[in-house]
Parts: sequence; C-alpha cells; structure tokens
Amino acid sequence: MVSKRAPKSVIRRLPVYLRILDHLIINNVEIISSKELSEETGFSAEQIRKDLAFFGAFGTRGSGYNTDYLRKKILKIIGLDGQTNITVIGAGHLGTALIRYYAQKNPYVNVVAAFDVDSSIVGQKIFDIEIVDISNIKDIVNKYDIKVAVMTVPAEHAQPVAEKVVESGISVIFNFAPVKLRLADNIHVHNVDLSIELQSLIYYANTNR
Amino acid sequence: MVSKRAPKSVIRRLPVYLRILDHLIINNVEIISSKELSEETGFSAEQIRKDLAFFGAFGTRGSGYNTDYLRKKILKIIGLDGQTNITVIGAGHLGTALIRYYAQKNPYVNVVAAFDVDSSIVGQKIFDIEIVDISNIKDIVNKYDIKVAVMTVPAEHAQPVAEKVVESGISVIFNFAPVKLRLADNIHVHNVDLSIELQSLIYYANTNR
DNA sequence: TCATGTGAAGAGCTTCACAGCA
DNA sequence: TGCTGTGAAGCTCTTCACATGA
Repeated sequence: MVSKRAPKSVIRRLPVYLRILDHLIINNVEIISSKELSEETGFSAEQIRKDLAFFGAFGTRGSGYNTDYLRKKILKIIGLDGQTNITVIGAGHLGTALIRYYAQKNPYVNVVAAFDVDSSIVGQKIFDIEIVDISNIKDIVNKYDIKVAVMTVPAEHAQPVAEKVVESGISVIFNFAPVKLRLADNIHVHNVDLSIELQSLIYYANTNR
Repeated sequence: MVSKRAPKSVIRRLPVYLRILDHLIINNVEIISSKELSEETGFSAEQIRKDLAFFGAFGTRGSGYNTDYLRKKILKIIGLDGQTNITVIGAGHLGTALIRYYAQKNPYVNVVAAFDVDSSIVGQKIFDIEIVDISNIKDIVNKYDIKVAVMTVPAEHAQPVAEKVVESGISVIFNFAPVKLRLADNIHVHNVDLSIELQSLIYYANTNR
C-alpha cells in the first residue's frame, strides 16, 4: 500500500469538523453537506470534501455526510477514540489557566497531572489535578501513559525541561515558551508564541493590508 | 508602484527575527548572517534572506546584517515603532493570564484596559490595568486609540461581543473563542483555538506521523 | 437531481543555484 | 572570498470543473 502521508493542514482542520459534528449530534441533526459545513467553518466546501476524501469515502452522493458516522471516523483518524492523557508543565499564571481550560472545556482529553519546580506551589491542586515536582515526571508519565506535554515554562528553562520531558517518554510537545527547542527529529513540537502572534497582528492594524 | 502585498507567512516570521535581534543587541552583537539567524530560528537561511529582501536590501554582501539597523527596519515594517495599545476582552482565567503575560513580557505593546460583563470583577485591577464594564468600550477605545482586541470570552458570547468590538473602532481581533466570527471583510481576525490545536496534536502521538 | 469524490489547474510558499557586490 | 539578493524550479495546498453514483 502506497498511501501518502496526510497534509498537516488537513490534520489541523479535522478537530474543527469534530466540534461541529458534536454540536449537530446534540441537536439531533443526522445529515450534513459539505456546503453547510463550509458555512460553519469558513473553509470551502471543496476543501472539506478533499480533506475527508483523503481518508476514505465517508459521504453519500446526493445527500451528504452522516454526522454520527463521520464523527466516529474522524475520532479514529486523529486517535481521539478513547481518552488521551496529557500534562501541563509549568504551573504559573498561563499554565494554571490552561489546566483549567483543558480540564473544563476539552472533551477527549484528560489533564492527569501538572509539574513545576517551585516548592511553594508543588502539592497544590487545580480542580483535582495535583501539581507535582518535576523530578517525578518519569514515574507519572509512565503510570498514566501521558502522550502530550503542554509546556508553559519561562524561556530560559524551556530547553532543559523539554529534554526531561522527552526523556520521560513523551514525544509530542505543545510549547508556549518563546524559544526554538532543539530535540530529536522524531519529537513533534508545536509552537504557539503568544507574543509573536500578537506582534505580527499589529501589521494588519494599518491600512490596506 | 506595483509592489506585491507581503505574504502572511513572512509577516508571521518578522517578530521572530525581532526578538533575536533584541537579544543580540543586548549582548552587543553588531552583525549577524542569515546562516546564524537560521540556527536561532530554525528557518532556512534562504528563507530569511527572501523574507528580508521582500522589503528592501537591508544587508551587506560578504558580512551580513547590522543588528540595530535591521531591528529598526523590522519595527517600521510591522508598525511597532512607537507603542501600540491593545485590550483584552473577557477577564476570566485565560484572559487574566494573558493580561499578565502581555503586560509583563511583551515589549512594543501596552495593555491599556480589560473588559468584562461580570459585575463581580469589573473595577478590579491586574497590575495597573483596570477591568471595565464592556458597555464603556467605545469611549475607552477612542480615548487610548486601541488598535487590537484580544478576545477570551465564552463561545456563546463571542459573536455579539466581536460586533461591539468592531463598532468601537477596532479592526484587528486576536480571537481565542472557539467559533468562526462573521465580520466585515476589512476586519482582520486571527484565531487561536487551544482545544483544536491540542486535539490535532494527538494525531502525531501515534507512530510514523 | 443533487451532493460527493477527484483529476487538473492554479496559487502561494520554500528551496535551489548562482549572480552580484562589499 | 563570503554572504546577500534573486530568478527559476519545486513543493504543498487550494480551487476549479466535472464525472460519478445514490
């Protein structure tokens, strides 16, 4: 079998479809067309069809996509069938907000622990999620089979912390620290740099851009 | 003059260069090559040269780029020469964390006010930034010439709030609410959806992706 | 008839390869 | 010589246009 690897852009859109399907299913909508999905998402109908068709023929010509069936297919593709355990590393203001955010608003994902080095916050709980000293990371990653680390540590600590994270067995990092992490090629790092994103937006605050 | 508009991807990289230049200048480094910038950023040297060359010839053949000169050029291109006033709308956990983050760690940008509807938090201050009732948005946007709104409101309120924001005179929105905002074409919206980004990452937690 | 699925064309961005200049 | 600046080639992703099938 010679299946091409999925474009990154497609993978980033799949969870958007998933969220809309969740809404639709709650409202007992059973069929949705690519045109209607286009209106909800802002992506073009052709693009949505291409995205879905990449993984197989999930629709019915003449009518559209069965919401429940499509949802299950997307869950399977992403790997969100069954809960995924994640952790947040760095329980400062941003880290704490993210723990709350993911614990409350995110289906499919469990925050099972948080880590920090600051002894004055280690031992505290956010909801039922305990902040643990980072020296224990390996044990806890193993125990809970944690798949993803969300990193919100200060820039100057990011590189050594990331190395510890990788060493503990995690291979996917969602990094908010404003540094380029140098890790092995098989480690998947997704950077969101809130300062950079804001600054680049300023460009568009001027006319005709 | 028939200058093409700048690619979005270029605009998103400029603040990365800016941050590195700031570091270099603090350390009294006066010249930097595209190769060295490549090592710091992870972008290819050719790409960096293309990015910069899009706006003019800022380097010196044979040596590299003067850090101070290049920094000033980039500031001017983005529009970060002079402080830019921004606001955060929705002062919940995430909003509060972002106010702190931008107030503390972000050069070039001032958070001048925050807005919410919750009367129990209106009037509170984060550092010296006051949380104001959103009904006052138009006056304050005018008074401080606020250019960008960072929106961290619940999904169900995002659309009407965004309309108020636009009405107040803001044309650039950094939206964290998990909804597609429907606004006039001249309004620039940048979405960061933390649930979506995390979910799409799960895909890469499996092998060979 | 209507909406999906899909080759082909197009657009946008990145990499290559080298000319140009200090 | 060494590093920038830049057409051309290459790659990736999106849009077009239409064949396909319920």
